[in-house]
Amino acid sequence: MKFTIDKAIKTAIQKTLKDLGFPETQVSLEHPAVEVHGDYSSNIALTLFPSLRSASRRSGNLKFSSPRQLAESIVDELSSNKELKKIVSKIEVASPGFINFILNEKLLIIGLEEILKEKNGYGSSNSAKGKTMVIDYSAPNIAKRFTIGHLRSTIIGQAIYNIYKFLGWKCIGDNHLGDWGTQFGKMIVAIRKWAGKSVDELTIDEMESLYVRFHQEAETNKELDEEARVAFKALEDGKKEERELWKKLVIRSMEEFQKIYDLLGVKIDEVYGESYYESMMPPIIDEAKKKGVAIESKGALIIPYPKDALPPSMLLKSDGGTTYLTRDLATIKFRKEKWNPDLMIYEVGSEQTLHFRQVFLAVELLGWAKRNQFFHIPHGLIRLKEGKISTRKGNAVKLEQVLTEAIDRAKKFNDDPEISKMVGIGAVKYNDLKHSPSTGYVFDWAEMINLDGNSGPYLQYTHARCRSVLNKAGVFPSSFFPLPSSLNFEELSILRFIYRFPEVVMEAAKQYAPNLVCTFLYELAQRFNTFYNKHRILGDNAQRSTFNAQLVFRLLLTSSVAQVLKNGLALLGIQSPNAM
RNA sequence: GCUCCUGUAGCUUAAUGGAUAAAGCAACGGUCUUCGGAACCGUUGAUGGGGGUUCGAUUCCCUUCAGGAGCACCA
Repeated sequence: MKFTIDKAIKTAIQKTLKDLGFPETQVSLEHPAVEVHGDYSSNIALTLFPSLRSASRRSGNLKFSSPRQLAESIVDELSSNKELKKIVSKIEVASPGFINFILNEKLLIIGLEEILKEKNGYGSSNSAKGKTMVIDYSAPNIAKRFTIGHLRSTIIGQAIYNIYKFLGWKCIGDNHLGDWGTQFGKMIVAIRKWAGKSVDELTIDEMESLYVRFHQEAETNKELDEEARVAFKALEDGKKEERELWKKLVIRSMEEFQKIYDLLGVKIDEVYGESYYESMMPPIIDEAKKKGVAIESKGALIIPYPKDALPPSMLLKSDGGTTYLTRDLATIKFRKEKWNPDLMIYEVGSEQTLHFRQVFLAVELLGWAKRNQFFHIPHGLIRLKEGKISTRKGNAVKLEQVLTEAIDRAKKFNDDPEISKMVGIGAVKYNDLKHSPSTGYVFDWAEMINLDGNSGPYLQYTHARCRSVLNKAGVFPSSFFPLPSSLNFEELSILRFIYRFPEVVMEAAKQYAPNLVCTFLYELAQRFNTFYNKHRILGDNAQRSTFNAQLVFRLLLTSSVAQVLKNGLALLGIQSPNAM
């Protein structure tokens, strides 16, 4: 087991509590929000006090009159702990009863050594070795444009994938293409009626216009919906003409999606579309019937959920066609058989929350797996200032346009097309990832391609700045010692922060929240830039040829910052150019 | 009608029940003979309303108002 500071402090506290005669308790440690409260803080005295008070009321023997007093006696006991002395330089009690720990500066420097030793692996772990997860993300719909809505799923999904992989999981990314369903009946009808040319020549925009037109005309012409149902049934039944039309739609669409994936630098392991599960559905329907999970209702086959926990969902339509649910169940069965994952994650919009709750419950009713082996990351919608984005209304923002615009903007700073691409794409990705996935946000052109402030390019810039200074130094020291006799506030503020990176990565995985990584990196970069602005790293010309303690330390610090920024950005799927 | 989600500064967002609610944008003022100004420092400014639980609430509970999403033949 690897030594960690928080574990050592926790152990010391637990030992002390035991010595003081307390029963075994969970001790929580946190990093206080404000520096003056130390590097670690425990609220143990505050949480322990109420039960202590009520116990003493019964016995009439009040040992401590306040949480603060309790904290003080814990600290008295702690200060004689030899192990703790090595780690902590100061322990303080703060009102109303927090115990604050200030770490030994020497220990903080060990943190840098670790970063420089582990390099690109710093922050990674193999604690999840042997575990497998499947993540379902991106999932654009065939014959529809790839919108900023799919961008969220793609980018967040990829970040989650990267983070889990970094923590030792075996990860399988699956792009669950929307390439099946009644909508293709609609497309087939629309193409036959209005396309006026071969499917091979249609652009996605044109496909989408046909889809929009279908919905407009169907409002007055009710027969269209019926025609579409028939066409999809024909497709499901394997009629040759419909099949060929559909196949071409898929191929054309994928060609266009590939351009976006190339721009984003995203490559998803597997692309089993919904259509892939077509033949696997009948046995599942049988199984659901046999197990009494599904029942017939109004000509359709539905799954009622026990005790009205959730509204019923439909397995088969009254015309015998399958639904989204049928396909999702087939997909789960397939994934279980193929990879037997410990965890299946869905990075899909929050409007499908109910659907996934139904799916996960259905899986449990069928006895395939436990609900807690599944997780839906429900990302919030990206809204427009004018309101909701809807393909049918045709007001969707073109993703390709967003990406090229962002790259163009980056070009103003740099002639190198490769670098402008890294920066522009980095800006768009970071802008999305910095928001917590669960809440939506308002799409704003200026914000999306912003290169200042809390942005991807700011982090890339800070990384490039570090690299530039290191280059200028020419040589790189191989050892830390002798250390400078004292460290200034800005140096310490980096040291007291940078070692938390691995914790942040773990927390981001646990909470499915890449934005935690963003926030951490941004704060690290800010701390570095503040330091950079106030102090010189490379001394003046005369000294540059000779190493001294301060120069050595600052070079190692700069190098560590660059490394952590790079590792963090890599998790977010953002590249870190050495110059920009 | 029922269910779920969201209301934080002028705007867009952060904050495992913790201490003085944190940033970016915008605005205004400052830093620049110095290692990369895509930078740094400063000023103004916020938890929709009302109750409750708690040593302590943006966070949990109740209520109310406002917005969004979902609720069987779409996915």
